[in-house]
Amino acid sequence: MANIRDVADSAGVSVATVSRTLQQPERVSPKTRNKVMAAVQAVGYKPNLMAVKFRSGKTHNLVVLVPTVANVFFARVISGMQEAAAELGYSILLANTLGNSEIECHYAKMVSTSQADGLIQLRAHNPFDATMINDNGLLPMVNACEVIDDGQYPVVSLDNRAAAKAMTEHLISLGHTRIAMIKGPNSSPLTQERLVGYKDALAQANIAFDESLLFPGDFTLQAGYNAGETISHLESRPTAVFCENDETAIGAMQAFKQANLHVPNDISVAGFDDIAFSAFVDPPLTTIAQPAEEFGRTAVTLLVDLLNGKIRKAPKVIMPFELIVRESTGKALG
Amino acid sequence: MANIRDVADSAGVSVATVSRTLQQPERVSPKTRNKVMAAVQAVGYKPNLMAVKFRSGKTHNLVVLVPTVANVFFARVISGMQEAAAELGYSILLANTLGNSEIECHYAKMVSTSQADGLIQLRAHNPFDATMINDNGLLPMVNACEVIDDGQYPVVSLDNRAAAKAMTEHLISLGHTRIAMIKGPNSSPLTQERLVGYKDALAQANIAFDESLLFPGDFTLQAGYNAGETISHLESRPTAVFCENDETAIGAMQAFKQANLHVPNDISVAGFDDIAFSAFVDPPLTTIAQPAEEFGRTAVTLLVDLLNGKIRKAPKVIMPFELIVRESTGKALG
DNA sequence: GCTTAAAATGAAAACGGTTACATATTAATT
DNA sequence: AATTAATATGTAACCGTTTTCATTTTAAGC
Repeated sequence: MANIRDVADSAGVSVATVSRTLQQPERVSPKTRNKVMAAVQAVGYKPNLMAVKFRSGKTHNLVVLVPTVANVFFARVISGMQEAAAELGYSILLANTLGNSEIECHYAKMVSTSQADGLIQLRAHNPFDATMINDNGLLPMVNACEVIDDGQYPVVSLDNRAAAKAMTEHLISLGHTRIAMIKGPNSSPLTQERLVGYKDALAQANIAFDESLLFPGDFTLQAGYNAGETISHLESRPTAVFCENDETAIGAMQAFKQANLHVPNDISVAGFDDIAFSAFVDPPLTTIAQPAEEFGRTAVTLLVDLLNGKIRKAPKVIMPFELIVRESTGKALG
Repeated sequence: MANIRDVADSAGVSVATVSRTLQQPERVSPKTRNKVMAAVQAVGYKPNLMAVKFRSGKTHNLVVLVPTVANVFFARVISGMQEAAAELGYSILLANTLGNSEIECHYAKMVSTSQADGLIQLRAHNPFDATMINDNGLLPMVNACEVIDDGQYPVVSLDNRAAAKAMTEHLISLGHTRIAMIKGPNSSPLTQERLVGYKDALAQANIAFDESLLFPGDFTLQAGYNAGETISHLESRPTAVFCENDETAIGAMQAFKQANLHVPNDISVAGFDDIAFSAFVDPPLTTIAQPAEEFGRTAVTLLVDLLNGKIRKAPKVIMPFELIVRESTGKALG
C-alpha cells in the first residue's frame, strides 16, 4: 500500500507538502498542488485513516448502545442516527446489548480506550464503570429515548407522562372506565412515567385506579399476546387496553381475536410508538407517534456538540408526540 | 490520559517490558509482572486502541452494508453478526445504505483506507470501485442474503429458487391454479430466483404461467398494500397470492380485509422470511423461515476466515429454509 | 567456580501521518 | 535595486504502541 512518503518521492516534494495539499490545498501553490495530485493518482495513494485518527486523537466514531436492534422503533432511531452522523462526518458503531450491563460495559470501554469519541445510550443505565472515569470528569455520552435524568448527561426524550395521559384521556373520552394497561419492563423508567400519565388521566376523570388492571410485559409481541390471553379470560373484562408499545398491542390484539373478541367493539386497544406495522394490522392501531428518526438525529447532534465543547450544561431535549387515532379504539359499548 | 511510558516509569521498567507484560505475560518474570500490573492500576492505564490498531495494521472492525436497518429480517441478520463478531473480537460498523451505490461506495472506502479489515454486503452489488483495488487483488468481502454469484467472493445465501418452488407447490397442493406473485424490486437477483422457483412449480403441475399475475413490489408494507388493492379489484381474481417477503404479505392482507375479502377463504396469502410479526397477524401467515441470525453469524465467520487467510477458493454456503404453514393459506374454494 | 545456554530486559526503530518551526522563495514597497 | 513582508516549502519532532536486536541477568552443566 502506497503511503504519503511514496507520494512525496514521486512528486519530488516533502511529506509535509503532500499532507498540506490534501488537508488545506489553499496553503500550497497551484503548481505543486497539481504535481502532488498527479503523484497521488500515479501511486494510488489512500491515506491510512487509522494513522490519521491515531495522530489526531479523534476517531470520529460514535458508539451506540441499543437494547435490541430487532426492535422496530429502535431501528428507526438508528436510521436517524446514521443520517446525522454521515452528515457530520462520523461513523456509528452499533452495539446490540440485549440490555445486558456487561455487554454495555464492554462497548463503553471503546470510549475510554480511544476507539470512539463518544457514546449514545438508548437505555436508562450508566454503562461506564469506575475504571473508565476520565481525568477531566465525565466521558462524553448522550442518553436518548429511555433516560436517566440526573442532569449529568445531555438527554433527549419524550414527555412520556403527558403522552400516556393523552392516550388515556382519549380512551376515557370514548366512555371507557375500565382501562387495562400492559406495561413494559419494570426496570425502565419510561414504563413508570407512562404509568403515572395513565394515573393522571384517571384521577382527572375521577376514575379509581385499579391495580388489578395492570399487566406485565416486556415490549415483545409474545408478551402482548400472553397478557391479551389473560385479559380475554377475565371474568370482569376491561373495555380498553393501553399497551406501552405497538408490538405489545399487536400481540394482544391477536390474542383477543383468537378469543373471539372484536376490536374495538368488544375491547379497544391502543399502542405506543407508531411503528410501520401499526397502520397495516387489522384494525389499524391507535397509537402515539414518536419522531423516532428525529430522536436519533438529535442524539447524534447533541453528542457532536458535546465533543466540540459547544455545550456547557447538559441540555434536556423533549421531543413532541402525536396521538394517532385509528380504528382499534372505539366507543365503550354496554 | 496515562500512556505506556507512564506505566514504565512508575514500574521502573522499559516500555517494551510493559507491552510484553500485557501482550504475552509468560515472557516476563513473575516479579516484574507484578510490578507492572501494580503500576497499571496505580496510574489507571488504558491502552490507546487507536494506536494499537494503527501499529498492528489490524483494525478488528468489519463494515456491514445494509440496505435498510429498519427491515425486520435484516435486523435479525445483524443481530447474528453482532454475536459472532463479539465472540471473534471484532466490532461491526453498520452502514444504512438505502440501496444507494454512492453511500455503499463511501462506506466501502473504509476498507481501502484501513479503517476496517473487511466488508459484508447484504445487497447484490459490488460496492468497490476502480480506485479501491488492492495491489494483492480483491478487497476482503463476503456477500450474504442477496448475492452476486460470480465466484469472486464468499457467499452465503438461501436456495431461493427451491424455497419459492416449495411454497408454490404448497399452494398448488391446496388446489390453487391462479396464483399471483407480488415481487420484490427487479434489481434484486433474489427476486428473479424466486420467480424461477415459482415457474418451476407451475410447470411441474402443468399450469400455464400467466404474466398478468405478476405484481411489482419493493418489500415494503405499503407496496404490499398497493398490490393487494389492485388484486382485490381484479375481475378474475387469483385465489392465492405468494409475496416475496412477509411485509409485502402483511400489507396485502390488510388490503384484502378492507376489500372484504376473507383470508384464506377468499384468497390465500403466503409470505417469505418468517419475521416475528408474521405469527401475530390475523390470520397468522404461512411463510418460508430463513435462519436470519445464522446468516449473520456465517457471514462474519467466513469474513474472519478470509482475513486470516484460511480460505483459498471463495466458498458458497447455502442455508436451509423451512416451509411454515399457518392459517393464511387454505384450500381453494369454488 | 567457570563456561555456556537460556531467559529477561532495555534501547531504539518503526508504523503513517500531522504540524511547529526554520528556511527558502516570491511579491510588494520604497 | 534594496528592504521588507508574505507565501511556499522543507526538516524534524511527535502521537502510543509493537517489535527487532542487543545487552544484561539468571540458570544449567561440568
